[in-house]
Amino acid sequence: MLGLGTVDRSDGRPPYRQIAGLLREQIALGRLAPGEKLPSEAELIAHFGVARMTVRQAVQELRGEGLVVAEHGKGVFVRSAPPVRRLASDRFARRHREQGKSAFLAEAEASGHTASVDQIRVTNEPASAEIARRLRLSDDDSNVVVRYRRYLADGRPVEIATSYIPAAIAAGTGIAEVNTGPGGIYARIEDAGHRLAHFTEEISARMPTPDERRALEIGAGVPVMTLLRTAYDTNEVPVEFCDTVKVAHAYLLEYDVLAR
Amino acid sequence: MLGLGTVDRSDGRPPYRQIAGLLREQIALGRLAPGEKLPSEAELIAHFGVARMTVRQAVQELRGEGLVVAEHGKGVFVRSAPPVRRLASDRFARRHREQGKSAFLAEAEASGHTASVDQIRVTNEPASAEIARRLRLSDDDSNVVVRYRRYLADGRPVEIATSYIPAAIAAGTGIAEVNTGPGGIYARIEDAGHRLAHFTEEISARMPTPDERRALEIGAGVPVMTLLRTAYDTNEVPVEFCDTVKVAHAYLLEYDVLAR
DNA sequence: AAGTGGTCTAGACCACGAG
DNA sequence: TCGTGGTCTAGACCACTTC
Repeated sequence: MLGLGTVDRSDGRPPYRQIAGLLREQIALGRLAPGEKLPSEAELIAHFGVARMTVRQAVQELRGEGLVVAEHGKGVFVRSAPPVRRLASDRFARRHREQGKSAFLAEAEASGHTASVDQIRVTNEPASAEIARRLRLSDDDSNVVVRYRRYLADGRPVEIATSYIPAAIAAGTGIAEVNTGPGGIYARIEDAGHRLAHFTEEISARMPTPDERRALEIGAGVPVMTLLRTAYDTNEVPVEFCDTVKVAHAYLLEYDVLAR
Repeated sequence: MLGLGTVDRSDGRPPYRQIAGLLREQIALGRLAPGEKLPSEAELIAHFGVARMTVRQAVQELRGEGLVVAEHGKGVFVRSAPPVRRLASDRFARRHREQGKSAFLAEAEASGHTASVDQIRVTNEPASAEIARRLRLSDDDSNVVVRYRRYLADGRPVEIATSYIPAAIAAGTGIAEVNTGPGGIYARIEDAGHRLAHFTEEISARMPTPDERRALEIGAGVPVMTLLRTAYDTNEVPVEFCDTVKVAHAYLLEYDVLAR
């Protein structure tokens, strides 16, 4: 009926691992296609003759691997892999801004995916010690415009980002508006007279926090990459600090380094 | 006694999340130091007055985040972070080689850690399709020298790396020897008349394979970063391809990008 | 033997989504 | 309302580690 096997009590592996393995196999073979719904817990309990916690533990393992996503009240569904986004090191090249595109949209267009941004939140607040350090803000003027947003590729969350711009630079530029206008915040920063010279980027990876898991709609076992970027103008003044968290398997970051 | 708080049944968050949050807080504050043992399940049950599955679910969340490691029969321990290694984008600068140091040792010295290399294995074999593509090898001369090694910082494995050098370039240079001599393989490649011009690096992150877990001595919930590097000489000829797998939390990669 | 985490059972009530 | 997954309880037996 379900086409799944059965648990073998004499097998060395515990039943929940066997069940997880059987489901994983169905997914790998494509018999459970991306987007398709797994058998419900009740069906799995009946099919395998085990307790509810046992099938839940099996499904938990697949969720941890990011293979499936549970939707409360609806069911558990096979995850479709998001398209891999290649981020070239020239993605902030001025020519993209001059065409009125933000870096994210320019990159998405180049790779043939649909891109969108949502959950934009903009606030104006005092900088934390870390942010003040990154932006070299003095104590008497440490206000920053904070821009949070979430990026989606083909409708799936792939990145959350928080930008911090010194309030003095953002003043009267539209940076504090939800819609920053053509070219994005970097275009507005240049409008304000700060010509961008270079960026430093710090990359690492880790497991997501529960909040990040929710925002990125990933399981507990799916790692994220963190990319911290600081933008400098031609006077070596930091004009923006951006903290991004990306779904690791959705990104390939490319850099070119001179041997000098 | 335990210094932990209590669960608030009227709080919106479920008890297991509250317990996870309290433990996470203790770890963040350093009151539960790296390597230290968490209260046992029995203690947590008594302290919070909940069922065993509830405390297990809390601990499960911390395990998923890689904050703690469970050891069967012993307890659950706060994971001790290995020293973070900052890799600056100038780490292959010629000046390091001219001082007779390999990139890894130069970087380790700069950050004040002890560094070592082991498990060096060198072979000479036909390139796979992927390697041949990366090194632009023709079918009639696709032999490569393959150098595998493992890097340790302060005695802990942090990276495994496999380099592929076209056999034609490696011939008679010492690249095929276990000990490549001062400056490492890049110095030998330059000795062979290929002056290095630049490198491209592709970075992503994922969960480790079982083999990688063994080599890096990490648990199943610890992510790795992958860095694929191709070295080019001044004629834009690829002279080396290097596939590295790093313990994610042990590395911070730094790049500088021009706004151009 | 005692303490630890790993797995399992058989129930219960709740929150969410769709009809 | 009904089916779904989310959380919780109160037990049980097992495997591993330490003494």
